[in-house]
Amino acid sequence: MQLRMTSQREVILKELRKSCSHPTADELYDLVKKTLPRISLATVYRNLEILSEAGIISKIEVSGRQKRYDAVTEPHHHIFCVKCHRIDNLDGYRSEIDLQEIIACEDYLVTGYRLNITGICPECEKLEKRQEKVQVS
Amino acid sequence: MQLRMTSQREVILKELRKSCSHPTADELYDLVKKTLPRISLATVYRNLEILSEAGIISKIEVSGRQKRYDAVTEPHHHIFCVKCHRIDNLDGYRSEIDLQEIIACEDYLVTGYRLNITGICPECEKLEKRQEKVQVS
DNA sequence: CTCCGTGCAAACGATTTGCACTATG
DNA sequence: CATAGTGCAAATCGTTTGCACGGAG
Repeated sequence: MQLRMTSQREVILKELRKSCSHPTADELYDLVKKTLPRISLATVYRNLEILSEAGIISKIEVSGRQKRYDAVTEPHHHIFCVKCHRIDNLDGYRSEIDLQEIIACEDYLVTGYRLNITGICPECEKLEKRQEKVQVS
Repeated sequence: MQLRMTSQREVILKELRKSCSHPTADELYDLVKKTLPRISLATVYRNLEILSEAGIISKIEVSGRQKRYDAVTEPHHHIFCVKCHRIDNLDGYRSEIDLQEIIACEDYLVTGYRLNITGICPECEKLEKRQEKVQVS
């Protein structure tokens, strides 16, 4: 299944790239509607899913809340507000993270931190390999 | 408004402490039902909210669609599976995080990482101070 | 005896999906 | 012209809430 570049997809991608606020699907929907008034929210959701699946954009998953999207796929760090749920970038990135240093240079009142490494757990890895075999045979 | 210790709250807390898998509200609901078959899911949600508000447990801010909860409130790190959304702890914690070191010692196939610092943004901080003043006067 | 907590059902908000139609490659 | 993508509405999923009743302190 190959990707087609539709006007909807193009505008969604353009708006996401213009924005630096990690918008949610419906914020993006409002932006895109200015150019394409007849677009549906479902289309926005479908495209964001497809584009992040393809590695063109990235999804920021914060539990139980609205998903946010990011045009930047390179690894970088975020700081987010537990009250209003806005997400900001932390400038620069290093593989050796000095927490004190990062925390000190932000305007936020820091309440905690989590290092979230994402990956595929051993169980899912096994499962994936099994599925690949099925597709081949 | 002070907290009362009901049997429901007690069992929810006990089950969460027994579990090391960062359960979701409905996983916890299934566990608690074994002891209290008449409990409702809403009660589980209400208690998890109240307990994390009180700092007795913590809500995990990154994962899939469902919220996950953790009996451990001390800051520590997580690694989570982008496929099945399970969350595991990273042993120990250091303020100086050496990513390479952490990544190397896990069974996961690592796909990326985010440092999520939580806090209150300057706007919300201002807002909060204003509200405190109102309550006093 | 006060008022916090409960169970139930209904409401809600975010996201997904089935369908018939459209338009890209 | 095949088939990926669209708009719409309905469905779904996780979570929250209103209400009348129950029980902890």
